[in-house]
Amino acid sequence: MRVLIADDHDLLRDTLIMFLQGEGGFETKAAADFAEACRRIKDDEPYDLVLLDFNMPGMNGLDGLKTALELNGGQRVALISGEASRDIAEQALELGAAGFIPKTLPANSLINAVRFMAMGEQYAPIDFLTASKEEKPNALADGLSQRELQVLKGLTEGKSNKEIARDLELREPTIKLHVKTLYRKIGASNRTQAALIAREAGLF
Amino acid sequence: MRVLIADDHDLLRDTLIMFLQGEGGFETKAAADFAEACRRIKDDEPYDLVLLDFNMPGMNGLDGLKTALELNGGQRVALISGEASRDIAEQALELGAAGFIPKTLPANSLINAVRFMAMGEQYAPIDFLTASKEEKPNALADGLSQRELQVLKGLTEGKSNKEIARDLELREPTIKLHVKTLYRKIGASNRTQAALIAREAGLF
DNA sequence: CTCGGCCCTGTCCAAGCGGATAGGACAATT
DNA sequence: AATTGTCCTATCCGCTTGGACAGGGCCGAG
Repeated sequence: MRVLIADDHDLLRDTLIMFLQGEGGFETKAAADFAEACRRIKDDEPYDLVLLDFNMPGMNGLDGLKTALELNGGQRVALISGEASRDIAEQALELGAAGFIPKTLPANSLINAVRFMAMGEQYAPIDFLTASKEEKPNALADGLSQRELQVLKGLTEGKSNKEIARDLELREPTIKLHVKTLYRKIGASNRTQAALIAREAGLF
Repeated sequence: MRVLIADDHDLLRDTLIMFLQGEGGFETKAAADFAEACRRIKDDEPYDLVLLDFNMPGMNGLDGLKTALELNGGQRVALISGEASRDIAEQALELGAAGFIPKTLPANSLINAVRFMAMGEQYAPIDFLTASKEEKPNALADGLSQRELQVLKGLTEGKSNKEIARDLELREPTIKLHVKTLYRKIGASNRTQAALIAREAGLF
């Protein structure tokens, strides 16, 4: 069973290799960045599973996953990440990733997950997908209408009401209305605060 | 040689323990969050070295380091982090941390570093301290005076000129001047953009 | 159908903001 | 003693914002 691990954190990578090799009996190779991972996928004998770190030099978020999937023939590429959110994981799985591994996973579970994925199944820790399901509705964007979100996006780009109006092909008074109601809904008292609150919430 | 590892990433923690125990011959204990780490420091036999993850539930950045240092009698507490910047590391070392370990460190170096630190020395990878030395001058904060930084901070908090003036015990026209020169220096055209640019640069 | 929600448009006004310009206080240099 | 740089204060002007109020069109639910 051949596994490729790509992660720029040498510490995790090294210990992970030893663990998978020692406890799991996998044949384990490593890469320190996305470019090297691609090279190995192309040149080495085929891997049963490729683990890509989501935060990694060269790996452009989900773009890296896509290209790796194509290189490897469409299956058996999984993401591993310490920070990524639930919907990153969901998008990855929809793109056809073999699985998603948060770094908060106990090491024992990892071996099972790797075996599981190498057999062609899709893996993701259930609590990771469900637990955050309820917090994800962003607590902010829920009460906002489409227009308000568009306007809020304009605010987070530092635009004036006039500019936003032009971009959305609306009159300026309309924007002012939306801005005002936005303040009420998200608890801001001026456009700068609104922009910061939206950014803080991870919007846009 | 007794070592305590506190990290909420089970994956790293588990593999690290096995590695330090197997290859390094350390007696290794673990904690999953800051509270548990404190408990173990207080209740367990004394550790030769405590490794704290910088991004960790309960650990309030450098505050956590301080309290841990006090608990452990002032020495032999090191930080470990995947994301933290050079000046976080410097501040930690100034506070009396035993060392700073980026997660990009090769596993072999770790054992040496742990031995080194357990002997009472301060450790940090040199390239980590030097390489970023040139990028750190933040590219933004360099051309700004003290006052301008204070004003910029106010902007990033969504305050009005009047509020900033009150906070800094200055008149409003003064603030307006600083704000204006700020725009020129950082390339913003209004206060919202200024706030976003400052945030983007990691300021405040 | 009527009602309520959402979206669009408009006007009025006071306050805040952005830009220009001008000058004074002070410390470190020269 | 003169200069330079930094910081503080001030005034004027025009535009932008924030808030209030009033209205019209559209659509789905009752």
